[in-house]
Amino acid sequence: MTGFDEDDAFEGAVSLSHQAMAARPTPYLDGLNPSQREAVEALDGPVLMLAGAGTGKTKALTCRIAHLMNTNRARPNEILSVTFTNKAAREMKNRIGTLLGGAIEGMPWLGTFHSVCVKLLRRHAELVGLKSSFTILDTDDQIRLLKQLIVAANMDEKRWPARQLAGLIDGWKNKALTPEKVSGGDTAAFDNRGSELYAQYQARLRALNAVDFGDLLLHMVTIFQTHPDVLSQYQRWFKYILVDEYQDTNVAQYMWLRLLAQGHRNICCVGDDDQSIYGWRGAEVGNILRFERDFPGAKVVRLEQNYRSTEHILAAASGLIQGNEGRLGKTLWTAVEGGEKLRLIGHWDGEEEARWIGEEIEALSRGTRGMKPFDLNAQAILVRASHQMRAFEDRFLTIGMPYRVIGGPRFYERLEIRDAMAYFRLAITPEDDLAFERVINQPKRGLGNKAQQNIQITARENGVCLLDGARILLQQGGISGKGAGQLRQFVANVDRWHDVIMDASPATAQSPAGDEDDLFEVLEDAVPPAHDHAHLRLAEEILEDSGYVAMWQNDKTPEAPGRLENLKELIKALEQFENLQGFLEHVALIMDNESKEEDAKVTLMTLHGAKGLEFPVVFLPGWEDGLFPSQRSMDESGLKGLEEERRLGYVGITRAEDVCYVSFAGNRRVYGQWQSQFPSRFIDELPPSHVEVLTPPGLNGGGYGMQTLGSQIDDRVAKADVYNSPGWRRLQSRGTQPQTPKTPNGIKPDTIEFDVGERVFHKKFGYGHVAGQDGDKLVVDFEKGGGQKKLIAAYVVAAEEAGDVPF
DNA sequence: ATGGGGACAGTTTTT
DNA sequence: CTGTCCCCAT
Repeated sequence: MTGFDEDDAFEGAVSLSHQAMAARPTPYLDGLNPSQREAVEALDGPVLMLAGAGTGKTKALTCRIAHLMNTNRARPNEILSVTFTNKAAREMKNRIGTLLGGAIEGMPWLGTFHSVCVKLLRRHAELVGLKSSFTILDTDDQIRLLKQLIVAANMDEKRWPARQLAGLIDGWKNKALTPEKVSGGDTAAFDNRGSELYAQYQARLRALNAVDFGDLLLHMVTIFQTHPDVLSQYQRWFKYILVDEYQDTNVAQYMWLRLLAQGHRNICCVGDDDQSIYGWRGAEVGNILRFERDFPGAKVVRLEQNYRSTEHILAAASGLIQGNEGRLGKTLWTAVEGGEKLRLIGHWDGEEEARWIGEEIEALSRGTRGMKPFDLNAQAILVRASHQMRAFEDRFLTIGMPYRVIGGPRFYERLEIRDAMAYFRLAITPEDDLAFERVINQPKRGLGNKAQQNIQITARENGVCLLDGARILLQQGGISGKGAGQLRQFVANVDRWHDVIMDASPATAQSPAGDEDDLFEVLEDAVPPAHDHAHLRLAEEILEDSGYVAMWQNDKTPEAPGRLENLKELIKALEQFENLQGFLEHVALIMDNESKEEDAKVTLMTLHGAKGLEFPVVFLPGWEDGLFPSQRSMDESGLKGLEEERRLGYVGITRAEDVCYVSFAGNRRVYGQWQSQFPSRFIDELPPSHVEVLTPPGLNGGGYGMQTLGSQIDDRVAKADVYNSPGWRRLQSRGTQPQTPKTPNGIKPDTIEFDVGERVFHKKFGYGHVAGQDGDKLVVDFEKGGGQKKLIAAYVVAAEEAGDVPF
């Protein structure tokens, strides 16, 4: 049924083993520092490699794998090595190849958790009621499915949005909870119907022969737990297990690993508790903190020598992260002395911050800052939230500074690409109802809600898929004139495409193909597939015949040309695959869009996106309480959230090789509303001796808003005691530039409390009346332009005192 | 069936 | 201030 014969596969692997067997010299060990070497040479038994940022983690990991093979402990296909991202997996493959002189072709079990699980699940799908040809749904499909269930359950989809349910279900799956196992407070979730809907969703997925991302792991854990024979087979097969970014594993991944490692305990987990920043999507720092308890007798190796950043940058990062409790503890050091201190600067508002950074980037690239020039590719701006990017994009567009945004919507997530792929899915599997729904009226075929509902009903009554439902409905004449012709055409098209695919590859159309056949490729010595590009022509035909291309050609909106361009890209991407199904499988798991490094551009990305990367120059803007650390994180997860934010700051700073700038603004527009901001509490935690306070050019005496702000805030906070202490105090005391008077502009530090309705004055917004209070902010109705704004009270003066405030 | 407008919400993101 | 989603009028 599955088309896989495991025994053959594994025997084949045994017979293929020779070339990796001969022991070789170990030149790769020479390039390692003592702790790296220790981590590489401790091959047997549990090992925890605590690898700080920039300490050569990948080097150690890949050397370890090379060493395992070189010492004949395992063949390439007996090593299970998991990463989180495809990028990381790719990099490891490349580096192992380099280490061993390209001698090893396949490491079939080196991949992401998800891709390894797909491979496994395809072989054992029937154990969880699936066929081996199951499809992998993405978030969009997931939401659509859930919405249907919510509506079917007679729930108000406004009050109970599918997104929220999706989040809940993902959360459960991350914790390896099947619907029956959901318990405790979770039972009350989603109007007490969460687990019920979860069960329905799982049933629906099974009926569709589909899984979502979470299922890939959950199903494998279930299989391992309920089929000891299957588990022990893999426990024996995978002689060594390596895990990258262990701090990011969730409960399901953790269980999966433990189950597999239980036998021989040859597991090496690499990670850095200080870089755990994915708690919000289920990662459990606890996994790494608990490692020694889980695997008694584990060897713990710390990689602490950093090869990336200057002393000052490392010290600043270390100072910050020391504010966290419950760390495993690690201190980064570098053999290289000197370097630039971390630079700290405040600005009046977000726009000014963007302007200043733009100018600084230019200056650095021209080498006019007393350092070697840093070209634009060497510089990055790392933000907490993607909306912060906007100010920079606006600014860079006006000054014509080339920039690149990393982490926007990825290629395969774009509407037109997803539509096109739904067409492909339908051509391959006409029973794919979700694909059918997606494209049935795309382009418009006069088949609106009513018609689609009729198709649904007919399909359900006859127990067939939507395409067949449509067929029946047409026979019955259940569709009116205009739509009928179009629908007939649509059905005929899908049939024709499907026939082409079946004719081309009757075998692969039933069993999965492509990426996950790595194992067989290894075994069969990787016969390169014949590329006759028939699927390219088919793909083009599908997009043309369906009228999809025409739809965008006729579209006059500005984004239409780009979308057509993307469709062309899509066809081009197909070239690297043998057939459409191989491509879809790849896309379902890969979803990344490696754009080639063309011209020099400044990089703009989120802190999360920057993990694992490094740049000579890094700008960290928006260090303001509420933005960073994010208010939401703190509200939702309290101290845990704050600590994760702090780790995020640590990740940010440690991205920098030579120069790191931290900045904040006193005022920022949030959702169209101006708000005053406190400097981030993290600023206060930066060790002063490694920080240089900059005076922004063009602002007298070191920052208009800042100095004013400083003295005011300090006072206010002591009273309000909302936040422990903003960084300004230290910033000010360590500042080297001339200081402005403590109470400039005649504003008295103690004018903080106002009555509702009182007339007040603000330097930027003018006169207004106090409307109330929101948390620690004052809500003021301003008289001229702008209406209500939330402000820190210290910025506001009673109107009668404002008489002599100079502007 | 479709598109315009009003209501509403609004981190971080991989697979 | 955006962008998204849904409802309602055409």
